[in-house]
Amino acid sequence: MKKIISWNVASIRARTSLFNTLIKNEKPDIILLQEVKAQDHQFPFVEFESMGYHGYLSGQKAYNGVAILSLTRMDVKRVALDGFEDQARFIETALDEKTSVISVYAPNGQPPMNFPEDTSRLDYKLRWFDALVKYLSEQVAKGRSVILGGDFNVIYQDGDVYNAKLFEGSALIVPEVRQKLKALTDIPMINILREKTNESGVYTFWDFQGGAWPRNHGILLDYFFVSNDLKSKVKSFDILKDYRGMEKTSDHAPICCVLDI
DNA sequence: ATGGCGGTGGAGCACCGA
Repeated sequence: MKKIISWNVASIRARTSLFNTLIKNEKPDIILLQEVKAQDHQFPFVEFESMGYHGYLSGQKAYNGVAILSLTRMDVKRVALDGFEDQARFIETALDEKTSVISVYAPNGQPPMNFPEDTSRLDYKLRWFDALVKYLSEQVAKGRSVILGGDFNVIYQDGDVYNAKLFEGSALIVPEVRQKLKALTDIPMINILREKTNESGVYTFWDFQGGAWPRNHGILLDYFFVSNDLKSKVKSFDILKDYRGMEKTSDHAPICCVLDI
């Protein structure tokens, strides 16, 4: 049995205290991190080791950065999708000879505020997703088991955001982006949350601004997917909302699943 | 949905996030 947590921490260095609380309370076997915003020398490998975790990082200065922590030693298989080495948004480790664990931080894709007609970031996002879907398809076709978690930066249905009208035309919600998330399920990869429920108003992100948390102005952005062979192994899924309400928190809540593997 | 938050970098304020 493996308990796996995925969390967009919005800087690992700023989250030290709350992250220790999470580990102490939840005792996960594996942790997928996104937006760690750290390079190798800034990442707290030593602290994680003292808590019993091996750490694997695809790091970068100031932005992005994904990591995997594990109680058991793993081998790093891949630290970027081919052609997307410039932004640290993908890391894959091997749990055993057949099973991959992958942490992803999808590009946001919104244009810069001072250049709203610029589509280069959205283009990058769409191409990054194409590379992700292609890579996962190849791995599944080879018979690998895949456990994928992270921040996908897609509002898949109108009910996945507190007010879809406000996001019309944004890079989180446009049809081309929604189609990329659907392409993942077409591989097929199993969306663990949506196996459990199809209800609206389920969120994993609440903006720091505008009182989004107390008003429950949330967005569903974080997911776990597993390859079809692991579908029957899924025992539970939860959004650990409490952590969004704690001191010095991230704007994302951790998500948690238990797999009978 | 941005002035209003929170983080990084590098020492001011620009840039990024969603």
